[in-house]
Amino acid sequence: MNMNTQKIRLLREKLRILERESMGALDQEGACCGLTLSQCHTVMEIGLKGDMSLVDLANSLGLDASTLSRTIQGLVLIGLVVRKANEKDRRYVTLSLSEQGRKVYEEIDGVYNAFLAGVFERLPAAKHERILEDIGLFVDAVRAVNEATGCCRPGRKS
Amino acid sequence: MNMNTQKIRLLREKLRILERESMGALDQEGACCGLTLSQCHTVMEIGLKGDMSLVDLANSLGLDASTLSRTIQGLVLIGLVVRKANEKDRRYVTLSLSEQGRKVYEEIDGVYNAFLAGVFERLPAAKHERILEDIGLFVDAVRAVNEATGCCRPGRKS
DNA sequence: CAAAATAATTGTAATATACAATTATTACAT
DNA sequence: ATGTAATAATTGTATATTACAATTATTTTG
Repeated sequence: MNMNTQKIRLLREKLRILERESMGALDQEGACCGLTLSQCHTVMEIGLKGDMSLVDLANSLGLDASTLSRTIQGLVLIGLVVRKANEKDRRYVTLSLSEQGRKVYEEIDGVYNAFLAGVFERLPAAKHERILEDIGLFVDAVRAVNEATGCCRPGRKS
Repeated sequence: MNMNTQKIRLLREKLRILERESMGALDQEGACCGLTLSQCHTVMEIGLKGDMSLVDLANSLGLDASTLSRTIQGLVLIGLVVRKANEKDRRYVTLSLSEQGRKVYEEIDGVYNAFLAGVFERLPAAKHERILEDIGLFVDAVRAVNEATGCCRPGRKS
């Protein structure tokens, strides 16, 4: 193990930038065409993972069910999400994107993809594969550590 | 440019995991010994960047000055931050960590470093350098794209 | 079939946030 | 030099996001 503290500190600075100054910016900004960030995350999660019950979606997003229930209420009101009772087990609701909801999902999806395509245009083509691979390795390891240490959620958010 | 949409989608999934399931977890959890996440971010930012005025810190954190003013008030109350008037220009206050604030900063700093050291223990030593380099390249490119497209902030947060 | 478990919602409270208005101070233009 | 504009900080106000607790409806289980 020769990962010294200096290198880890540099990495932390990079991750901090990624989180706060950069990817965050995309969230705040254009990507979320008229939706709040919570609504946006919710729509994207349903679009990505497919139809789900409220508890499952809440787990997937790391939110309390009550919090998500209200977010969903808003999305149903503006016509992006459809909430229908599950006939097999009437305790559950099944959440899905409306036609309009899917359009929004695809639009935001497109913005993100275009953003990342732009990022890779700034990187030498010869390194694309390697960068993708290394980010993948890193994220998998981060996740593994988190799972090993038994993290977490929920608990009040900022 | 041969970054196809499929690969970008995979990368987005990795970044999503990094943001929501993993690094976020560290924020929520142990790292922030009794502080709220806002307070924690504030302390870490002062610790990292050094003493600053309120506006500068607000910019650095991407927050409105009024929001930060209240966060600082809380941190002053619990004795982690010192707020003193700048004698050169009395409009400014100079924010710094108290002795106890610095201890908290160092403790959290240590938790983060230990976490990342743990992550790298799960990665083959031969790849450490490469992974560090590639994450650095990627983050720099993300930042460059963001700066080129004139992002952003503030605007309501989630 | 009664009791326990589970899903969803609603009641309530706390926190984080931004925008607007205000106050204090400094810089600047005439 | 003095009045006006700009800037930093704070306070007033409103909204959003969140979690926990209580409640209701439904299903599972002993």
